Amino acid sequence: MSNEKEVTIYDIAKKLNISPATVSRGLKDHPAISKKTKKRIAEMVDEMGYRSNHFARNLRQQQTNTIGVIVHELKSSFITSVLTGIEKVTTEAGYDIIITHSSESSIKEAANARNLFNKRVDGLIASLSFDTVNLDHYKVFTEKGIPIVFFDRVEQDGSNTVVVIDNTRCGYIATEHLINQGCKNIAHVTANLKRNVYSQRYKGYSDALFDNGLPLNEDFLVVGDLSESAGVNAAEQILKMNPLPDGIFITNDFVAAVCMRTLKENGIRIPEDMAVIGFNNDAIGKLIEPTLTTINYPGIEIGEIAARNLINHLKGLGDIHQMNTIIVRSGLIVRNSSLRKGRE
Amino acid sequence: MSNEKEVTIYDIAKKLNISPATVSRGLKDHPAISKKTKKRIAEMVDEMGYRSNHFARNLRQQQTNTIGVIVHELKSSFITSVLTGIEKVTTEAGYDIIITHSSESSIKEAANARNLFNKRVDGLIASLSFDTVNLDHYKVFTEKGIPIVFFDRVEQDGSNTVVVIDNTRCGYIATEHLINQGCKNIAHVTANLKRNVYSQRYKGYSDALFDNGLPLNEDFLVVGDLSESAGVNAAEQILKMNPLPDGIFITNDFVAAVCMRTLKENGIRIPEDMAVIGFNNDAIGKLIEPTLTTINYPGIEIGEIAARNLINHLKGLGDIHQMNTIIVRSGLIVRNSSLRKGRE
DNA sequence: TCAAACAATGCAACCGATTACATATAAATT
DNA sequence: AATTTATATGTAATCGGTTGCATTGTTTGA
Repeated sequence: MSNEKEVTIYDIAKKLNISPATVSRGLKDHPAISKKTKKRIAEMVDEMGYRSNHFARNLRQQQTNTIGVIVHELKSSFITSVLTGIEKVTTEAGYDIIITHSSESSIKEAANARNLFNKRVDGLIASLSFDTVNLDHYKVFTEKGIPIVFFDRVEQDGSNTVVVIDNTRCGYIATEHLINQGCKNIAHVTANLKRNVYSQRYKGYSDALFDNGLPLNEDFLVVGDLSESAGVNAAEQILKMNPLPDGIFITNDFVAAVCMRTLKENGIRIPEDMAVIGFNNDAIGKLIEPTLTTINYPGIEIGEIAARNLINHLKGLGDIHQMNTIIVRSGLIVRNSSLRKGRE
Repeated sequence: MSNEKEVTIYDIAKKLNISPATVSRGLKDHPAISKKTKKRIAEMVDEMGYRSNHFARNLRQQQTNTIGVIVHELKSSFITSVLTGIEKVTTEAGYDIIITHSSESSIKEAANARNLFNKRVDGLIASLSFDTVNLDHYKVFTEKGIPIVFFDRVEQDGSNTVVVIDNTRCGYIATEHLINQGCKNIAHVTANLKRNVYSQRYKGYSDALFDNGLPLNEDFLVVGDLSESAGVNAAEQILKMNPLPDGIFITNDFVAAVCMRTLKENGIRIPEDMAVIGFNNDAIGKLIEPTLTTINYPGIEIGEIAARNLINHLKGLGDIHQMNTIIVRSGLIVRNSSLRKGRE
């Protein structure tokens, strides 16, 4: 392990016979420093292999230029899209991100929040895990004036800034699409209804049924997590339903894919016997058979918007407290898993 | 934005009428501090809402307790598995990670490396992008004695510690499996052959052909990136081959899925007309039709092993310089896309 | 020619935790 | 009782940039 000492601005100052203050200013292109001196500094920096010490700077400036990100899961193409969007905007703006994931556990989520708080992130972007009901672990941030933007899984009590899609409307158009395809008995496979996204989609689903004169049948509701086995279970439950559904609205593409596989194994033809619509527009939807009708959930945009608003707020170019809810465009993507009558 | 000042150890010291040094020691459970004093400190910490300042500590201690991670892409279930493994080990050991991705661009990779270097990560875990040939951007790390562990996509010149699978062997058993299923004309769809993983798999492929008395036909080789369109292109090229292949070894499950879809659209029956084997064991393989035979590439383990070795090295519990190459177990997973004769 | 205005740079305190070294008690030893 | 040893705490320098406030030198204006 070679251990040459790190070069500091003091070393550069000494070599150049100027003060460290001048070096510091020169390095950040301060107007009071002459062009000539700046050039000499820049050259010496190269020559000596100087690198700035973030810790000294952060310590002095009391800000970290870092944004914390809390997601419920990494293994989701929606989430990685969001992260891509966040990353794009933050790096352009010169911010770093620290990504944490809570594996759908409210306890881990709280630990992550605590951790990011202690790391003194300048801002936070978060999506709640399944079972997070109280948001106490975010209080410390708001108390210290550290801005938070929630996305996707959020708590819409009006006190937070959230970036979401109109889940109720999406649930509605998904269900309506199945109705338009002639479905009369529509099952709904979803996750914990305490979570906003799922309760809202459920509301859209029931509204659409109501508006079209169809009864809301509690037996048609299947609640699970979003695992592979949840998909298998859902299919098994559906096969036991009476009457057998002729349409299924599933709140997640991966689960929809698993569910469809199990249904097909049991002799169900899709879409003839059952029309299926998923949610998220994962890559998987175009690869399975039949291709999956779904709701487009634009992850990259959501990430970009969340990050952009947060950073603008941090830079004083906007105030997220004025914005309660940002709704991103989303919509239906029709493929073969639901098509019984041709395109609408 | 509320702006109560941050509590420091000086504030705690003053309240308790002791010195900051004692507080600092008490906080880290230093043996010289009495139990009584430690308790008083702990209570005051709670009462005043103190949180330690990482920057002051890092500045003083000259180490960050942070590990940098460079991956070529986030949108890959293999990579997210690796990240999961890394995260598990690092958080247990009290290290933070900073994840960067280079979108398969050697230039972005170099920028990320530079960035992590400036952030003074204590160690680095990296997988190279497609077109990275020279590793100069990692030199600064080795010069400063900062340890690096490479995984998956690596440069095996013997000077670096790498965590990999035996790609040559995997390419061999994949090809051999197709041969055992009766395939005589086996195409190979892969990516940039300059990258170790692909060149080694190709070598395994050609070795298996040779050992089984089959000719190596250059026309059967398709090189692309790993995008959706690459999968479509590959299928189109395959359809134009003469003779038509009866087996395809594809170096990535997602590409295999896309490719199979396109082949099926063109009337090819799988596995009857063409047997297909992928690589990685992505979730997608169990959902498409037919289910995809593949090579298991244990991402989580790879991440865990890479992280564990790096951290042990940092803690002085091992020396990665003694270990050149760590090979992780991998193997064949037979599903329907290749099964023409029943299980071997 | 002298003062005012400006340009370029230096001085020194500061951010908050760590730690080598010194010091003050208390306990143990001779 | 005097000396050694252990225990508990304090002092002050240090890590490396940043920045308000001087200071010096130079140019402009009357």
